[in-house]
Amino acid sequence: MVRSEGETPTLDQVARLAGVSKATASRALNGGARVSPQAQAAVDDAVRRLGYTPNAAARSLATRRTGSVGLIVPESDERIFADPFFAQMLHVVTRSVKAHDLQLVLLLTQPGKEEQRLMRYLRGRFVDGVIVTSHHRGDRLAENLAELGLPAVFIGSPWTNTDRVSIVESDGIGAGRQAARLLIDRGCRALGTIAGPADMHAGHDRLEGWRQEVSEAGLVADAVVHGDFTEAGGARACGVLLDEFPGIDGIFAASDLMAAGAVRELTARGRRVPEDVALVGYDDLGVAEQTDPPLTTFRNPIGAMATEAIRLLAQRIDEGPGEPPRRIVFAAELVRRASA
Amino acid sequence: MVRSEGETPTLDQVARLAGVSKATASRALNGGARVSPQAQAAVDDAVRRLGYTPNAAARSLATRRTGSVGLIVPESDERIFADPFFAQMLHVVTRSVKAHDLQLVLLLTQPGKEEQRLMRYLRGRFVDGVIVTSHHRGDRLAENLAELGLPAVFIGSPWTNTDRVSIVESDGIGAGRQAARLLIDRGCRALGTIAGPADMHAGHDRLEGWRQEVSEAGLVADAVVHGDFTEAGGARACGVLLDEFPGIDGIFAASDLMAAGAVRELTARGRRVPEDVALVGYDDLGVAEQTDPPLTTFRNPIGAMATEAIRLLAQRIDEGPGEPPRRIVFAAELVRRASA
DNA sequence: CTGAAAGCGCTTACAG
DNA sequence: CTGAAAGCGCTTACAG
Repeated sequence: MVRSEGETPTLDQVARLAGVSKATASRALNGGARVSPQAQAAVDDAVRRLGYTPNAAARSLATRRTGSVGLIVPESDERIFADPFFAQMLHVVTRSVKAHDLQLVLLLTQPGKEEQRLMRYLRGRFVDGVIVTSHHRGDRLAENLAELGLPAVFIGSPWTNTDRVSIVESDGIGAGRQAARLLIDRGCRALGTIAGPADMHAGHDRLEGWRQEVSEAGLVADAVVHGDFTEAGGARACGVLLDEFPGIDGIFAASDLMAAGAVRELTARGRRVPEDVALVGYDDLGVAEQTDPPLTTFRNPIGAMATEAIRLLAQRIDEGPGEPPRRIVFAAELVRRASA
Repeated sequence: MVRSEGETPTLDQVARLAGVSKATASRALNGGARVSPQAQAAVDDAVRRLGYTPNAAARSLATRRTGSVGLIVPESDERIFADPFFAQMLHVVTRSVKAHDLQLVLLLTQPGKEEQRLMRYLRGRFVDGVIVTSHHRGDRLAENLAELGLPAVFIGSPWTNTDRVSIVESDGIGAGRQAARLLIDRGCRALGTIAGPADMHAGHDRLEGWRQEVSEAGLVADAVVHGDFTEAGGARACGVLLDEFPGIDGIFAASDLMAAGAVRELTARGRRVPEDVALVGYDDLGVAEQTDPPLTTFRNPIGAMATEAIRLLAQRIDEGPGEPPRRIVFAAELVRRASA
């Protein structure tokens, strides 16, 4: 490399070294439409010799694009690191984003708090668009993002403004129904559920589906305890369920982590799974195979949702505003193991 | 707000609405040095009414500052999410960064791979500086960052170019020595260690300190097995240790996660901790209290390291190049529990 | 304290 | 295919 340490080369220097104008150098840099082979080669060579990389701020200012997208996760650190859902989500989002040649900026914010700070950041156009996941009832993200006019796609439906942002989600109602159906079909008659946090839509839908199916079967759908998507919370909720409904013989837990807690609690109390109490989980991200017995559960279509979310986002960024928001629903797939 | 949805207000509009020049508006926006109270009030008001936030790219281009710093973690997703070290690190770094009013961009990269892509990103000046942690022997980060001239501070020493970047670390040698000393003092005579990955400096230092102390005590320091900082790896390493050195009576594990694995393996083989084999861990990030027995370990000074690292980084960003890199070493503090 | 002007480093019609 | 020029939206000496 020609340049000395520290100073950053500019397009101007590249153009000069290549013996072309800045305009031509810029075109050669960006795909090379209408650039002669000689000019292209000269620019390529100059870039290599100078170790040139375009300045992000200058390029952004001119193109009104940053090439970055944000992943907003309004969740506490503890949950993020304790729940494999996030690891998997981050993993697949990272992969999808790379395929579109975008850079991912992770925007962790405490739920509820700091929304002002976040919106300021977004208004500054540090990113071209955002994916938001694991949002809660109280936040005003959907509304704020819609007003900002920033391309946004939600993984999991927000509670309000659902017609103003794009949404990719899994069919929680369907999963809840299927779970109840499965338990009923295997002979359970006293059903209960460990639902997700009441302020998260995914949990809400799974509960709703479960309720519908149980009611339609002519059974009572009263045995509902909300957990917090953690294992400890699942164990606790299961304990409450057993205390209040001792005759319970079938449980649907809205996440495998909570189901794992339930297995622990059930075992501790001498109830066999599935003989005494059948158990269905949700997520299938690893822990379902590690419990004893392994969990019958639903495969959370995280990979498909992330891929689709990024595709939608990239599309919205490209086409600009005007296009109506879209909503895509993936079915959750039943995975049968030993717990039910 | 006056503006309609979608269009983003500019400084020009703010200035016009406030009845001042762009220069004055800009000054009012940035701390208000040499701005009359009236002008300041007018600008504040205009900002509020327009819902104005400065465009990040334009500001960056003018100031040569982005207000963002990157956290580089060249580690696989699995480890990042399995080891509480990262959760804690992310937590404290996030906190420190906020105190300096910086935005954190998380740069996860597979170890070894993608270094080109990362360097391109950094050369584009998307961030003003970086913190790097959990780096490995093979990578050329220290060298590349030094050549880039980008402010960088390493949490944990790199293997090479240690005089060209700033470093904040914990005293691994000291910890290794203390661990060995403690085991020797309690009467252990057949010592072993479950070391960290051979390509990570932190593990290397802890091993080195342990070796020194054991040798100086006139004992043999041969019982060394490398683990991978995971619980499963710790259990495996412990098994190897027991197979090759059946008489072993004291073990230092370079991380609590590995120590937890060791406890499991020891218990499975009928060895009591600490009666048959005493065990010292490292990290004290929660798991040390959850094992049975709870672990005697060292408090990894992550909070102090992160705070200091960000302070150093912010300082380097402010003062520009020229200042020599700095190196700060924190002592690890022994926490006595029941395992040794 | 204030404003006109230059400049940060790019891209992109436009004319040739 | 190429280049001169304008423009993206800010900040900051400079002169007043």
